[in-house]
Order: sequence, then C-alpha cells, then structure tokens
Amino acid sequence: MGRAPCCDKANVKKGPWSPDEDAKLKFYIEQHGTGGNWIALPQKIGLKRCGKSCRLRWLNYLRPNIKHGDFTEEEDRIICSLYVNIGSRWSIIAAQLPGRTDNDIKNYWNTRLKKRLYGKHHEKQQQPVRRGRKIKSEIGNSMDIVFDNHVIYDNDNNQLPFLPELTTALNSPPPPPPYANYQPLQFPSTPQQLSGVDLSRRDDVQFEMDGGSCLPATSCQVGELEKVVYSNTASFEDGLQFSYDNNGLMNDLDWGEMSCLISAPSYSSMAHDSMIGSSYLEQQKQKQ
DNA sequence: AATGTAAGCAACCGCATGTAT
DNA sequence: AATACATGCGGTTGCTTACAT
Repeated sequence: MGRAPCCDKANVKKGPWSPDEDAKLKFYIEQHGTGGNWIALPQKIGLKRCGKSCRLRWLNYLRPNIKHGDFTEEEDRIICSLYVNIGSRWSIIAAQLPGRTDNDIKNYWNTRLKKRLYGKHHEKQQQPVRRGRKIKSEIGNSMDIVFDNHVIYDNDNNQLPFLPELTTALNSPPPPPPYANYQPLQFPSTPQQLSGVDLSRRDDVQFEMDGGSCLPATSCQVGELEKVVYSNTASFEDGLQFSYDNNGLMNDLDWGEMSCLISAPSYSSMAHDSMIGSSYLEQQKQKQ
C-alpha cells in the first residue's frame, strides 16, 4: 500500500500557471495569508491546483521581492563557496541570497555555474557518477558506518557492497594530508557573512551571521554538517572536487582563479577526508 | 526554410521531517 | 509512543526557446 496522495490527482490541473491563476493566488494570499494550510488553500480560492503546486508557485514566482536572473559575481561566489562547503542545500544557500529562490539557484548552478567551472578544465575527465536521492541517502547513511581497517561495515556488521569505488579507495593507503590546515566553515564577506558554526552543540548547529542584520538562522544536524563540510559529499557526487586555501576560503577569486582550485575527482582522498574530517572535529571538541 | 540539438527554466514527484492528535 | 497528516526540500522531468546544421 502506497502513500496517500496529497490531493485528488484526477481533478487537479497541472502544467504552467495562467495569469488568471497567478492573480487569484496572489490576491488571496496578500489579503488573507496562507492560513497555514496550503492543502486547503486552492479550494478556498477556487483553483484546481494541488496545494503543493500553489505553495511552489507563490514561493518561486509570486511572492514579493523575488529576483530572477542576472546573478552578480558576488552572488556567484557565495553560491560556489556555500555549495563547496555544504553541498546542494539549496534552501540554506537561498537563505543567504535575499530575493533568490532555492529553485532559481539550483537551476542556475546546474545550467551555468557548474559548467562555467567545469568547462574550463575537466570536460574530458568527467566521468558519469551515480546520482540522485538513492546514492545520497546511501552515502548519508555512512554516518552509521564503522571504518575498520579501511573496510566499511554497517550497524549490523555487514560489509557494505555499495559503492565499490569507495571501498577500493578505503583500502588504498591514505594520501599525504594537507588537512591540518582545514578550518571550520567560513564563507565570503558581504552582504551576509557567515561567521562560523558552533560545533560545541551536539544536537544542532546554527549558522550565525555577523552584524546583526541577518536572515533567520538555519539549523541542521551536526552529524550531517560534519560530513558535508569535511568530505564535500555533494562535490564528490558531481565528480567535482574543490581545493581550499589555508583559510578554507574561496572568496576574492575571479573565474580563472576559481577554476584553478578544482581538481579532478579523487575517490581515494574523498574517502579519507571523511575519516580525517571526523578526527579533526574530535580535536576541536576536545579543545572546547 | 526546415530540422535537429542544446540550454534554460518552471513545475512536478516523492521522500524526509516536523507537528498535531 | 504511535500514527496521520502537512510542509519543505532536492532531484528530475518536460516544455519552450535559441542556436547550429
């Protein structure tokens, strides 16, 4: 038995929104708000749309102060830095760019930014990489993985058959580590600077903003953050791997410089990053 | 001018998470 | 504590437009 549908699919319109539908939705929300219930909203307005569709349309297109297109170089840099540090957490990235939506940023990255970076050096080297939710969840589950003599076991002590390239990497000797210079999260300056991450909290990490005039902080699980910060999982999944300067920063770069910081994917270093990253965090926690 | 291909973008789908009961 | 439901998110799809042949 599958999941119950969120709406009556048979009686719901799909596809592009008409100006009339846009006007109805915009007018209603401006007058009454969403009422905290997107599912009920289309019925109240008289729209034959799924509540989720209404929400998406409002958030991505109709809500006030939305900016479309014409990303600035500063925005490019922020997106790149955040992507490198936290991966494809588009909602978090969007929260740092007022007026931008996660969908817009995602599209911009996938269609342009990635190519601008990738196209310079690595078209020939790019290998097809398994992508999507499945691989992400499986890599994500590595938080429960036990590393023992470079072989991966799950919670039930079964050696994981998944990702043979990762298993191979884990069985190879570790590369000479420049990791001593790795720093906790740091992002470029203005317009909203992320001053760091409170790693002392076990249950939850807050992105703290400098200067007071900041967007609402976004939280995420510390385990997940540890993983993405120190292993760049998302970059790995894309077959990209970025390098950092000694401060862990990628700001103040032009595109030529930026592209020089990208190296071909190295599964071996990736896998070891994960382990070394963990030990780095342990050191930081002991210091506190 | 016609056709094929690539790029860009809006929207959908399904899963994860949060919240109410 | 368990369950149901709503929301949020990220990946993916498919349509439209631009460009190349």
